[in-house]
Amino acid sequence: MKGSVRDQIVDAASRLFYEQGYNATGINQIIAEAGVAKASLYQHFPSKEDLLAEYLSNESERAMTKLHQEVSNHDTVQKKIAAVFDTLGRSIRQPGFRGCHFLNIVSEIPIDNTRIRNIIQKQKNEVRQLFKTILKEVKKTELADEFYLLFEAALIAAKVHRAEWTIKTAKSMAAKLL
Amino acid sequence: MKGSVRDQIVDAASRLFYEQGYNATGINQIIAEAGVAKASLYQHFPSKEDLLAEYLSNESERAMTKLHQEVSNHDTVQKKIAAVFDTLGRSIRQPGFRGCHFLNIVSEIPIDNTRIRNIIQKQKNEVRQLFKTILKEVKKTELADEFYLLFEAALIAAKVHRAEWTIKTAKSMAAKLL
Amino acid sequence: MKGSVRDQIVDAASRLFYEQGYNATGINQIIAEAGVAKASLYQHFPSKEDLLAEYLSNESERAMTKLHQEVSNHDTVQKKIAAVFDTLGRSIRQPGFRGCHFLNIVSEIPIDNTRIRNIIQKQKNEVRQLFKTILKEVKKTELADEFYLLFEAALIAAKVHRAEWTIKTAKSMAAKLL
Amino acid sequence: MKGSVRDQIVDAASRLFYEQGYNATGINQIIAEAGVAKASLYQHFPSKEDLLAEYLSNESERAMTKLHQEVSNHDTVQKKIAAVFDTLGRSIRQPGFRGCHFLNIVSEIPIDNTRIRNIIQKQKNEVRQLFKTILKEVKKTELADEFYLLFEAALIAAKVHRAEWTIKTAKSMAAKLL
DNA sequence: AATGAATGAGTTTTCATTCAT
DNA sequence: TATGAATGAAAACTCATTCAT
Repeated sequence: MKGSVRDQIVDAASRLFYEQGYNATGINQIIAEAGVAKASLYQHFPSKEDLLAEYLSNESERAMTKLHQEVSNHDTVQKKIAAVFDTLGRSIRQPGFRGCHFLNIVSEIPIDNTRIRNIIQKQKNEVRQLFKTILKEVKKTELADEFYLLFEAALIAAKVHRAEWTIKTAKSMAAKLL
Repeated sequence: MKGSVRDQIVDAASRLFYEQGYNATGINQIIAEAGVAKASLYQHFPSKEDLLAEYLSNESERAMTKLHQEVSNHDTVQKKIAAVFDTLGRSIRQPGFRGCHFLNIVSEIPIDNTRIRNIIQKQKNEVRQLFKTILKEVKKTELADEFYLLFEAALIAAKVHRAEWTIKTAKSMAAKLL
Repeated sequence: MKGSVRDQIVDAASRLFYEQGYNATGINQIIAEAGVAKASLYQHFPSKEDLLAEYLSNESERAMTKLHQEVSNHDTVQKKIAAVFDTLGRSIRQPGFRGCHFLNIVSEIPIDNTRIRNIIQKQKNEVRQLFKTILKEVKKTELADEFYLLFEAALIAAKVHRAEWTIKTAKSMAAKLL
Repeated sequence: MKGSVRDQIVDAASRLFYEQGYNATGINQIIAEAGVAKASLYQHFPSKEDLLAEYLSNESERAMTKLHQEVSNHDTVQKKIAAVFDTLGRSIRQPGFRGCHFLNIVSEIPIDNTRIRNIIQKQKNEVRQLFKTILKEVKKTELADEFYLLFEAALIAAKVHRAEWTIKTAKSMAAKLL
């Protein structure tokens, strides 16, 4: 029923990193919830940071897959853009919402941690690219970064205020600008 | 020359909380850099969190004072709005820029820490109110939250990408929407 | 009855370092036998190595005091030299003898640990100096390093063979050479 | 080109034990440098201590072979004795010199580890025997242990002081005593 | 003969906080 | 008001060894 030891570790760590934050989550808690030995964790991940990198990479892929999928369900640019913000809205409404996986971490790592920052930037750039791809159809790729900023704004403000209006406002701004 | 013990503590803690993050900054480092005894810190601040609250409150007042001041230097709504983003731009260009003091902390505290979250929300609501006040002149207060979102977007994206274009884009979006 | 916390720590650590070796002695064992909290140890000694340095310095002073004292009990050079080796002999006969405090450690530290090596070399140079001082009376200071070598030989060989003949032989060699 | 798995393990372990010490060398480092799997190591050596025993035995044979060879190159007792110390001198001058393989280990093992201590004592007794054999020619076997002590002294003092004078002094003492 | 995965017990060090003076 | 000393709990990580394949 349970996955491999490695999967157990990644699952527990990912859940805890998101729920409690990276620094607030100790190795002991991860192995306790994963039900594995401490040395087993270190067999698979040389350091806690490697586990963080794995979590972020997985989450990034999951998020982009979801976004591309949702976008592909629509045929007009307007609807595609709306779909992005609607996806955000659904995330936020989930009971366990704790903000953006990536923005959360960015404030927990030291400035000079380029390894983790690179993973986060890569993810964010993929979102920018998604908007660019959508907007190419109507030759408005110059709006991509504007929409990307609305995307970030909606996410971070939703976290700060624990409120949903941020998504709605960002979505309507995007519609206006298009 | 040096301020009171309390001031020394607040100064050291504030600097370190911003430079390294809240969790990454230990009590020992604070008292070492402040040059005071450990028990002296606890005399003034019952817990590390109280020190955090003090830091955030101070920073909030400082930031709002600055913003109001910059805004008051201009006479048209367009210029006032632009002044807000220009202030942001100057902050970001400073060598020690590490992102928004408040957004940084929001990802470091547990979700149920309402005390700290309240301070942060209060600060952010004051920014929303500032935009509302500015926009009242031209009877467009409904744009306040839109501009506030651009404000947040510019800040968080500047941190993520360590780039300045985020401010410029947000500023031009605000101009468009006005 | 018991000394201060610091003394308890130093006493326990010194005993264990000598009985079991430095690497084989864990912080946990030290605090358990000292009956203090772990953080109390680190209050007084920033690292395990600092505790080692303290142990070696104390032991060095103790050893040199003892040697000077024993030597001063005699009036001829022959008797003074003999007294050095007799002191060694008494040490070796003690039930808890585990070899020379300093030679034991020299094989446990990495080559590039100059801090600890310096303490050890200083101690050994004081022994060389002691012989030189004794020999000055009879204008044979050139024998100092020869006697020092016999001193080391007696100590290390006593450890290797768990035998006392090494002292007797070294002592008689010194007598011959004088 | 590379030897058998067993040889790879012994080579890596021997090098690391000498360079870093026994306790400071972990199983993981050994298998990493040997390029073998962990279980392969335990296939050949039931425990880390068995690997240590192998290392010491090999080293002992190598050392005695070398000494006998060097001694046999000379025809007088004086020259044979000198050859022993000259061999020592050449060892010490080698860039990777870290002291005597056997004296290094003797301070790293617990007192009650008779197995390892026996290997070391056996090696040292062979040196004593070598001196005895050399001295038999001139019927001065009673000097064997004296020369052996000089041998040990030269080695341990060379390690402590990272200096060569110890060998020269020991050699000249031997000459005097002969 | 060889291996990658798994482990329990251990390592040194740091945390925020309290207490006696 | 100010402090140095003391602490329990937790941090990240490593140890030598074993097991299933």
